[in-house]
Amino acid sequence: MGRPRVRASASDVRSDLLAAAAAAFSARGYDGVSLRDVAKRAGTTAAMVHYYFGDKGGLFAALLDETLASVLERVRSALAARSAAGGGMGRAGVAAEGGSVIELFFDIAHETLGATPWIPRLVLREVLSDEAPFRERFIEGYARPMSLLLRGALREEVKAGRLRADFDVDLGFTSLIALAVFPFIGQPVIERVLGVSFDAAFRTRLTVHTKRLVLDGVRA
Amino acid sequence: MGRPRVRASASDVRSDLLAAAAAAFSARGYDGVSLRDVAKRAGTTAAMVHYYFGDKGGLFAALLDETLASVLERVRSALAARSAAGGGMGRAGVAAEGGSVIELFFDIAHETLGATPWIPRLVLREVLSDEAPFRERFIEGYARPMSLLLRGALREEVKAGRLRADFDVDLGFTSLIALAVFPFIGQPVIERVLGVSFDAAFRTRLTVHTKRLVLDGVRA
DNA sequence: CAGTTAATTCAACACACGTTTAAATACAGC
DNA sequence: GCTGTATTTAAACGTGTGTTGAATTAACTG
Repeated sequence: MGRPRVRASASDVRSDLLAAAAAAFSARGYDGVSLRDVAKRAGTTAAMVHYYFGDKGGLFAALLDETLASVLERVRSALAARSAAGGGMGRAGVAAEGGSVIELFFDIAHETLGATPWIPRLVLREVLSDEAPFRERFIEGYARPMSLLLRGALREEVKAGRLRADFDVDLGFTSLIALAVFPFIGQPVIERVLGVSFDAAFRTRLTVHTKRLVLDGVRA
Repeated sequence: MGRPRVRASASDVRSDLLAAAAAAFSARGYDGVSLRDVAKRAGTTAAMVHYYFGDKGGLFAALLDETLASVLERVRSALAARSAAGGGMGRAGVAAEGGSVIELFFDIAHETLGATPWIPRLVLREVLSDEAPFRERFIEGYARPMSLLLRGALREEVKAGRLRADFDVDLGFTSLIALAVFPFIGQPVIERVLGVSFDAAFRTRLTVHTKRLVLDGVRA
């Protein structure tokens, strides 16, 4: 009983709890997860959740903050780097300097989602419910900044003549998010229905298909 | 106590429970809803859920079955009607006889989703969790038949030369579902971030934008 | 080495939930 | 009008949950 000897591994309890929470929440949802369960998988007890995060909601909020902040920062810096390089695709539409904003977006999105495919599942489950206590946090801290970033970049592409002049930027932003995120949300069903598995090869195929669809459409 | 006098309205308890369950489950998720709550909104008691549906899972399964079966049937009959009419868009790509398969799909999807926007939210919450007891039912009874229907129709469009020969039908199916469904899943966030409301006018704008995006892409 | 703080354990509490049960009552058939 | 069945009520049960508190010990400070 009491405080045990220092941990053998170089992991601290707080991080272990966050990692276990990510796995549990994304798999079974906020309500479906018990703190005793999270704690057991993190090799500790439920009381430690309250010690480090105050309560169950605090644990979830901390998890949301840490993951989303890193994703946002990544998009922001990629866009800034591209803009600084004066990039954009050439007149012929061939990718240069990292490709168009749209290609860059799908590259980053699919790479991130391939590494942490539980993020959108978690968000959709817990942020889109009515009376969701995390919705405000998600919108102001993540969705709005992300939309401003991307819509701004898209508008510039239209102005520069690289996208159709009548392209609806706001709805286009929605469509891009949909195309990037939805396959990972529906992954368990898609794998079964299409008879595929979300390995690296499939994700590459998905990226290629999606870019082409958005850029050129499906017409013969 | 005991059985009360006959109901004033012409509504039966079973339907009232299903309606209340649809509202509650889509708003707060399976775990977030208590049977006492559903029952109260249906003007009855939790015990009636067990009387009519066996248990909580039975109520949810009944709800899923009734709604998804009707959606599937609708798509099936629309596709059959179009095929019987020998339809498809003309050589110039202008919609005729109800438009191309893709246009038809978005028309039906957006119309259905406009009327019952809670369906995808419910499905994504409860079918995509791990260990979800409803996943099998959803995949075999709905997702697979729907995918066979749509992928078959898309393949015919490719063969008929109305879609690009190198169009990836399987991933294209995924993309179509994503574009149709995602805006309604994300509705509460999208409304806030874009400053719009999902009224009829917006849904029309969404349909037009989405069709155009898929058919022609975004390139200038 | 003494004293203080940080970290952790275990046990318990209070509450809400799904579910069950027994009783009560309306309705249909005769 | 009596009887049997379908429907509904209220109350109770058991379980699992988030949370709290007291006790315990490791690590740090001087």
